[in-house]
Amino acid sequence: MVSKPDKPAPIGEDVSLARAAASKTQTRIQREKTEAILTAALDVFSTYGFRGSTIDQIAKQAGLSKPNLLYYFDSKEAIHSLLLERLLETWLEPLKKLDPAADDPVAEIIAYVHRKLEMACDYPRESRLFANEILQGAPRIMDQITGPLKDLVDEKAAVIEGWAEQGKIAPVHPYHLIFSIWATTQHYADFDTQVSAILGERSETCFEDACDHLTTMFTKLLRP
Amino acid sequence: MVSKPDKPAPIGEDVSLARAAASKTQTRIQREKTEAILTAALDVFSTYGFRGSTIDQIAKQAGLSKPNLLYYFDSKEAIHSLLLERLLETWLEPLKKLDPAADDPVAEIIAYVHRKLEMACDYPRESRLFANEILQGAPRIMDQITGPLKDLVDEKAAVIEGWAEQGKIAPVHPYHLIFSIWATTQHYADFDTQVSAILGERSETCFEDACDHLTTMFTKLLRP
DNA sequence: CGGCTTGCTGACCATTTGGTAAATATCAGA
DNA sequence: TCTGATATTTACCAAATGGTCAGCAAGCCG
Repeated sequence: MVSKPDKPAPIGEDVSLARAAASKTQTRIQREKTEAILTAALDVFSTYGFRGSTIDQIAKQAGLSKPNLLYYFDSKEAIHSLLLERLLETWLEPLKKLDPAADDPVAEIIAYVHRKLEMACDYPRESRLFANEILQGAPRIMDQITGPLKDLVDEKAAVIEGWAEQGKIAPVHPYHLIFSIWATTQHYADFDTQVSAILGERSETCFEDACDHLTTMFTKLLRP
Repeated sequence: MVSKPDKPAPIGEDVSLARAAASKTQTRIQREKTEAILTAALDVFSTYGFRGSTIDQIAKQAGLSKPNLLYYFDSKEAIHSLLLERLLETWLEPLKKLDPAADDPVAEIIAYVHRKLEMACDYPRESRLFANEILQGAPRIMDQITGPLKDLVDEKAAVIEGWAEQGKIAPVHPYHLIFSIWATTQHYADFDTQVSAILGERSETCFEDACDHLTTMFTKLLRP
């Protein structure tokens, strides 16, 4: 019943959750259910994308009825938005940790690669959710891309360029280095289906092999 | 009117096109329209994935009415299937060309990288169509993955391993090398939205820069 | 216990979606 | 120009989908 009365000034921007964050004091049930919904939604959205996913699907997976789910979130889009919002925080973290003052820049970048690969393998659904959104032209997070993400990349690219100029790492195109790191690591999450199918039994050592391979590759690329 | 009478033995496998390839002799209009539909469908499917795309959307983009579109194809799935079928042929070609008898294996692999990158940049929609399908768990092309694709990769991985053993290239994990090549090249098609947003004006030299970067990276990785 | 808030359900609704049928328009060749 | 095949449209349908609403059930707290 709070849905409509709660939006007296629908300027259009605040299309977020209903009860979930509306009140500061969440009940136990609210916490449990919203979390269950978000988990289920992550599963579904990351597989089928926004348009290909249905509320029924999410509700079913969360063990709720559709109206019950819509009691916690105002709309399908609200769930998706919250998911993306949360995602971007954790998404930027590995790159944020890249220390401009590191003693050994090569090791520092390799450490970043490892963080990224670990994230891709530990949170493949998050990676796929992001991939799906970008594939569709990033309609719902374009401002996050051109804003915080771009700023962070610009900053770190400058750091990398600085290292290259000082001769601490081999000369590289910093942006394309970052793209290569993203591409190679996220590949193991986004294209897991393909990777597993091709590796067959070799899949068991996939993570270790990938880690070795990427370490070698980027070390050779960056060593001055 | 050929839709139902044409399927007296619906064993379930031959869910393909209606008129398009039913008769060997296609009329001019059939050729034009089916092509228009496939082009439109590629646009739509590559952006929204199978489930997120609608027939109306495709029909509209192709400049046809929905029933008219369904006169040429039996179903949404038929269009998608045909697109994937066509895709896989061209998709495997660059790797097929990798010559086991090449004089300079490093140059041969770099040439493969170039072919792949060029394909990603020339046919981004095809790359995204494929990405979407894999993201969704490859429900419609799993047998193509575990069949022809895996076979080809196995074959070429053996070639690469042979080169490594002969000391013609540095020791690498052949499968992960291939994954890295796929990931880095296709990234420019699949994540174009992100790449463009981050590069900003630098996007103009993106292809050349990417080409340089990947050439350097894989050369350093592979040189014995 | 009693009452108020919170949580949940079944029935419902408008729109969209994949697909069909019959009637009509267009075309290409004799 | 006539005719049969090809092409296209209008009208339709059943199912799915996003979302609402009134009312009922639980939880909680004095």
